[in-house]
Amino acid sequence: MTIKEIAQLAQVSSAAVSRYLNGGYVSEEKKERIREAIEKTGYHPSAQARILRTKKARLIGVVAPKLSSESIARVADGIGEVLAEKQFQMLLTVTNNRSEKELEYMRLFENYPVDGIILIGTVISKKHEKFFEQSKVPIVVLGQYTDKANCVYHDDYGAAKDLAGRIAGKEKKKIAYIGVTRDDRAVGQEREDGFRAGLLEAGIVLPEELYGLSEFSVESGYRQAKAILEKNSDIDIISCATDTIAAGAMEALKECKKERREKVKVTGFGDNQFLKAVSEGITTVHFYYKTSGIKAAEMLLDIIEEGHQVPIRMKLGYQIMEH
Amino acid sequence: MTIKEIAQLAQVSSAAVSRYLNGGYVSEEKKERIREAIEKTGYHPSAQARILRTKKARLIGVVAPKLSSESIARVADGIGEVLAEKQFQMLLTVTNNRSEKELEYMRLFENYPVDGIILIGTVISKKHEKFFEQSKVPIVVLGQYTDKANCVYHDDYGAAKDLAGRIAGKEKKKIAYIGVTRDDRAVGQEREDGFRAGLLEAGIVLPEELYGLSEFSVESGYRQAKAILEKNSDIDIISCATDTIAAGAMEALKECKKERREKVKVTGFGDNQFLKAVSEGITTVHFYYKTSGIKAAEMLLDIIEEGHQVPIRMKLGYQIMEH
DNA sequence: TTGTAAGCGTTATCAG
DNA sequence: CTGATAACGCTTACAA
Repeated sequence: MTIKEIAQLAQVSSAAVSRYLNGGYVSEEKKERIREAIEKTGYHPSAQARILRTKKARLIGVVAPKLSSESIARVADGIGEVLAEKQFQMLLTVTNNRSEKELEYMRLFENYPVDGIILIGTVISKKHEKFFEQSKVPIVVLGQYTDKANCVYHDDYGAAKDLAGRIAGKEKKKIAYIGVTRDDRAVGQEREDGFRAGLLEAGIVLPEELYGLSEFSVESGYRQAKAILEKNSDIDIISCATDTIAAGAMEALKECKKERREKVKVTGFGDNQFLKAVSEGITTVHFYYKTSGIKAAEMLLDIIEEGHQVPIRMKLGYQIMEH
Repeated sequence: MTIKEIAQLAQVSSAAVSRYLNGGYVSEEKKERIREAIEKTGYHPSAQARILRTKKARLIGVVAPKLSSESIARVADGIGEVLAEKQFQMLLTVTNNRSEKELEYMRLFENYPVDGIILIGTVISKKHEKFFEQSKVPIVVLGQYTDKANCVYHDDYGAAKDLAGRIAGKEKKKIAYIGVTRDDRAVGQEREDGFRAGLLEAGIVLPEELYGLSEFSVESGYRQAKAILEKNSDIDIISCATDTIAAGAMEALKECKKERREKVKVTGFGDNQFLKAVSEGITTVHFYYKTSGIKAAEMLLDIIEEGHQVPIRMKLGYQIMEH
């Protein structure tokens, strides 16, 4: 079913049908005939032909490291919400945490072409930045700061510093920290640096043997925590760069003797709903993930539709969820 | 940059370039010139024009109720994996659990058009079934059984029955069940019916006052569990239709006196990694979510690429994770 | 208001 | 093997 056939059925030109569809000049009389013809045939215009002609796809490419992470899923939910509302479609690819894939997919999107790209960022390399600068389609980076592209990110440093200050607060506790690769600037670098800075203000220097480097998984968090717990018998707090790692730490703790288990506290980042609900709950940082998805999508659509050219770097706050 | 410009640069016809791109007859000599021209210009063919011409978009539409649920995210991860491997793109829409939206989005996809649709199912209405039957593009339903479309689903009934049998086993326990709307056949109906059947075999009839109806949220699970706990002082087990609800139940339990809290066990469905990791862990059912996403995507691509016409209803097994 | 016709960037046919 | 050329279904000057 094509626009021509509708035109024939309604005894008008295809241009008239096109105008009808897109709100141009059509007389009432013809409008009615066209409406009928479309109704009868169940005609739908071909998105592809329109895109080819107009160069507007109403399509946003989203690149995510994975979906099976509560924080990322919340972000993606937020993006989807805005896109649906504005009648944009979301083209989604998942990299399984392989940062090279990000570039590959962004290039794919650029040439598809989509109207804009949202990158849920992990490791922003020089190549990424070069891409941001030369890309033909607007890009918003989510979750990482970069000065080469518009971005929406969280106050990882501030939150970590705040958190460290609070838990170190009263008496000087013995605190361990399990982080992730510093290649991930937000989660690896900012959180660790902020955390160390917060401790320092309380007069504590994080010693090497109380630092662990973990992957983004419960399993890895478990192993790191286990190693630290085995070598240090008098820890008060294990702070983790993500709630996933924190879950692993709590798993490790389960294997300790009761009195010890009850003494050691675990903290995380992300305010995972399951951690909150069960067991004792942990002190964690609430970031506005869904909001970040919403803001990023809105920002991108703004650029696309209104042609805004002002570079924006949007930092979102946090909330410490103490327990 | 278009195919014509490349043709000019390489001193060949656009047809030759097209053949080069799609593996047709081109002499070595021309191949080389074309390769150079493409290299130099960084040319990428327009996906849209090709789609318009070939009617093959290499595009799969996925309709999901939400992403911020571990099980659904795992499913989506599985789908994405297969699609990426086979060079298909995923167009994703999220309905926020509004089942009418599912139809709207599937229609949108049908007319886009995409090459196939995967519906991560919740409530399958008559309208859904009608759509399955008349759809122009192949559809695979995931997570729900239907005889009107190809589907991949989990053995919800069997798992629930098995689970109920095991926990009721030895001495007759006092067991409560918190389910969800029976409109959701898999999660609401099958799990509840299976569970009751399992209890029955152990000689237990689930009494009305030990049944709760919850939404798909921690909060709602909490409220239902709370209500049941308040009215029944001697419960041994609270079984929940999802791990999310189970998390709510555990939250409610936290507010009970210690001796009671330690007596009551909670069970769920989904094998959520956070529930597994923290606190005491709960007995739950592991479903092969990621596998189901993989199988559904493979099934769909098989239909699209090989034109398989045999209707398939694929039921995936489960594993009880006892604790 | 309306219709005609010229593209958009490909691929497929068909005659060389 | 190669190159014209005609679609694919739509939008948009432009002329009427």
